[in-house]
Amino acid sequence: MPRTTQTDLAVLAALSVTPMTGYALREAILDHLGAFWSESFGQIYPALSRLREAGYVEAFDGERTGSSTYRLTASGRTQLVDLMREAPVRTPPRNGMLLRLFFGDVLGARACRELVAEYRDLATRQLAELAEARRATEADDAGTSQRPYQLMTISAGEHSARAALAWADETLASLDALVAAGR
Amino acid sequence: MPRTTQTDLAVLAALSVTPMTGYALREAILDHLGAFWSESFGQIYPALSRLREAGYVEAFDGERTGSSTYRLTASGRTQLVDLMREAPVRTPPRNGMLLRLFFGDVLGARACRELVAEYRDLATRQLAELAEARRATEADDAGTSQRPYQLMTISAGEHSARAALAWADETLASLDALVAAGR
DNA sequence: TCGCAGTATATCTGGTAGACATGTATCTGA
DNA sequence: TCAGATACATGTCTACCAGATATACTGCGA
Repeated sequence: MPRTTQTDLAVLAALSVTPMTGYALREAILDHLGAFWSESFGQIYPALSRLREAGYVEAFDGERTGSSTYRLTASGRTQLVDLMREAPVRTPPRNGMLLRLFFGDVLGARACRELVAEYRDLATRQLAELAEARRATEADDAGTSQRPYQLMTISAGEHSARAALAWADETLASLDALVAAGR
Repeated sequence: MPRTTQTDLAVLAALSVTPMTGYALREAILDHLGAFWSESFGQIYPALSRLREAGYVEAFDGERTGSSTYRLTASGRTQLVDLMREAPVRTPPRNGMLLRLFFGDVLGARACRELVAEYRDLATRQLAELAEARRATEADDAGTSQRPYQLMTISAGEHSARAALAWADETLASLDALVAAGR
């Protein structure tokens, strides 16, 4: 699918903020980009080796035995900009909840209700996490040039989660009506 | 990631509506589930073979030479219900546009503006497609037991696309302000 | 000091997308 | 009528990627 691996872009971008170990990289991506991006160890470590061979990052010994910290090189920064300029790869949609709901008469209205209720809970949790992220970002004094962009991505999550919530409420009402009408 | 392949579920569900060839299956998934699901030929054909060996579908000669039409069996319908009852697999998020926007100061406000503008266009197109799908579904006389569920999934797409649109407009304004402020 | 939680690295399996290769049937316009 | 375009149809191959699993070290509290 991708012309070039998306993992490389995410890894280089994260390392452009500060040098990190592979483990810390994954934590950072989960914490800061978790709402719209994810990376697994199975991708991160091979990517780091690849990027090191290409000269885009360099490794130096970490604080613990057997741990290396990776730092972006000058050519790595150039490569990062190049990758950023490429058109974003659109990952095909796969929403298991909507797939099941579409064939809802196979499952029954009651089970569908449960599915949508879980989806609603998820949106609520996301909204809480985003509120926390917004607070943290607005309180942070450092990195003022990055802040406006980070707030835009947080806002994207908020719009999306609020839409999910509104849809779930509307849909739960419809499903209740279906259940009341004897399924 | 998945306990059991998601493709099997989608294929069985689609065949529960009407028998189809692999090619038609892909068309149907694209047309009716395209807003929240996708399948490639590379998944569909192996899945059909697998499901046939397991006795969940049966093949009979299609209208053209070398084409087979697949039909759900009784045990296939049981398996479909079982798969439907499993908890939906949550695919990890990967939004390349937001990844780039988060590191927007690497790319510059102008390039970010373009990225968001494209995203806005996409949402507009989706909204138009969903309006068409809603019209078609509401006009269709057949399948009254499926219709309410189908309308719920269409509504999910509409909520999501409208949220994307609102966010894009808000964000384009912010980016314009950044550009005006000398990036 | 024992065990547990957290840090850290690495590999393996299998699901999946998309490109590609191949061929057939049907339609359209010259 | 026939050539080429278009739609139908099947299948394979490569590479991306997630998640599970294995391994080991470290620091802390009981």
